Amino acid sequence: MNGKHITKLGFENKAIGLALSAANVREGAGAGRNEILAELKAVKGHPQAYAVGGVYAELAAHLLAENAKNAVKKGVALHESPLPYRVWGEDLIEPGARAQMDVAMRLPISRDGALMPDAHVGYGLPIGGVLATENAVIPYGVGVDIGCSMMLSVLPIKATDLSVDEAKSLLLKHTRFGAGVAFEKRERDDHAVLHEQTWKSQPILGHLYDKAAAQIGTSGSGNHFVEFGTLTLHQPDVGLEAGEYLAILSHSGSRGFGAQVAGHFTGVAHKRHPNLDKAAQKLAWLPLEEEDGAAYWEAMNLAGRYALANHDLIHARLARALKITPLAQARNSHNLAWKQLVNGQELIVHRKGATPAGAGQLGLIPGSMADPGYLVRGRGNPDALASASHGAGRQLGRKAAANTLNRKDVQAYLKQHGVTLIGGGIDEAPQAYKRIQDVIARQSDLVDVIAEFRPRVVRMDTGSEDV
DNA sequence: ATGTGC
Repeated sequence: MNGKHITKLGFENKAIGLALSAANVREGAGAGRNEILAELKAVKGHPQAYAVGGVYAELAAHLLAENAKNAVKKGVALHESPLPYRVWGEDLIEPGARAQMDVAMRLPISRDGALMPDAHVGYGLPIGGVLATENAVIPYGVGVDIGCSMMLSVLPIKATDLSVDEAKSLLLKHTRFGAGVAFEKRERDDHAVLHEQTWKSQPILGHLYDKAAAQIGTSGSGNHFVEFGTLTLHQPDVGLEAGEYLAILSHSGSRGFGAQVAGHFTGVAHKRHPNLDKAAQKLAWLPLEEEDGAAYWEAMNLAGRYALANHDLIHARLARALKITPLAQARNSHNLAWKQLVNGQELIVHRKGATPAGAGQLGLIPGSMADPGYLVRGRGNPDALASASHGAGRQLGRKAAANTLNRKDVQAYLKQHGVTLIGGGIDEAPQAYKRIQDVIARQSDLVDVIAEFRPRVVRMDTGSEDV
C-alpha cells in the first residue's frame, strides 16, 4: 500500500496521510490491499457512517469537515431557517408542500417566495410554489412540463348552437392526445415558433426540432385537456358584452420537447451541485451568468413559446373546422421562470403551477374535468410576487385517487354536472382535486374573477384506469 | 408530463 493507491481514490492533502496510516493499521491486522481500498472508498463515499469510531474515524471526521468547508465555499449550504413567505389557503395545503417550500426558502440563492392555495407536493419545488432567486434558475423550480399553459377562445356561436355530438366529433377529429403522439405528416400545421433561429443555437434544441415540429398542436396526457364549454361573463369586459358564450378552453404544455429539455438541464444542474444538501438536491440551480444557465434560460423560453404556439394551433384547428374566428382570446403560462422586479431588485421568479397575476393581467384558472374554470384579472399583489393558483390543485395523488375512487363516482359526478367526457382516467377524477370554489375564495386579494367557464364536452388522454 | 426505465 502506498500513496499512489490512495490518491487514485481521490484523497487529497491531509486526507492522504490519514488514509495511509489507517491503511497501515488495517494491514497490520491482516487485511488485504483490495479489501482496504474498498473500505477507503466506502469511507470517502459515506464519511458520516465511519466518523463515530473505529480505525477510519479520524479520516472520516477530516473528510466531513472538508466537505462542509467546500459546501460553504461553493455556496451550497442551506440557511438554517427559511426566509419568511406568505401562504394563501393554508387550510387547504398539505404539510408536505409547506415542508418543500421551507426547504426552497433556505437556498442561498432564494430571496422571496409565496405559496398558492392549490399547492401540493411536487419534485423539488411544490406545485403552487412561487420562488424568487438571484441570478440563478432552478430547472425543477419550473417543472418537467416547461411552459405548461392555458388558453381560452370565446366563440361567436351561442352555447346552445353546438350539440354535444358535434362537439364530440370535432374534438375527436381535430385534437390528438397521449404520450408520444404527433400529428400525421399531412395533418401538420406550421407556426412561426418553428422558424426561430433559436433552434440552431444549441445542439439539444437542434436534436429535438423534428420531434417538436411533429408534435406541435397536440395535447399530451395527464391533466391536459381540450374542452368546449359555456363562458359566463358577469360584466362587459375583454371587448365583450356581458352574457353567455360558447368557448374553448385548453390545458397543454411543451410535450416531448420540453420534457427532454427539462430532463437534460436537471442533470446538468445536479452535476453542478454535487454537494448540495440532500434535502435540496432536486432544487439544484444554474447560475445565469454561466454558459449552462444561459443555455437553460434560452431553451426554457423557447419551450414556453412553443407551448403557447401549441395552444394556438389547437384552437386554430377547431376554429377552422367551425368556420369561425374567435371573438376574444386569453392565455397564460403557469410553469416558467420570469425576470421580475421584486422590491426594486431584478430577480428570477419561478412559478411552478402558479398563474402570473400582475395588475390587470388576464389569467385562466381551471377547476377539474367537471368543475368550472375562471378567467381572472391579476391584482398585482406584491406579497404573492404577483401570482395566483394555477388550478384547483390535487387533493389526492394519482395512486391515492385510483385506490380510493371508482368509475361510478366519476360517472355520477359528470352526469350531475352535465359534462360529457372523451377519454379521461380515474386519477383525473374531479374528486381527486380540491374544490375550485374554495381555492378561488382563498385568493380574492390576488385576482378578480371576470368570467366563469363551465365545461360541457371534455377530451383528455385515456388514463391509467378508465372512467 | 414524457414515452422510459427501476
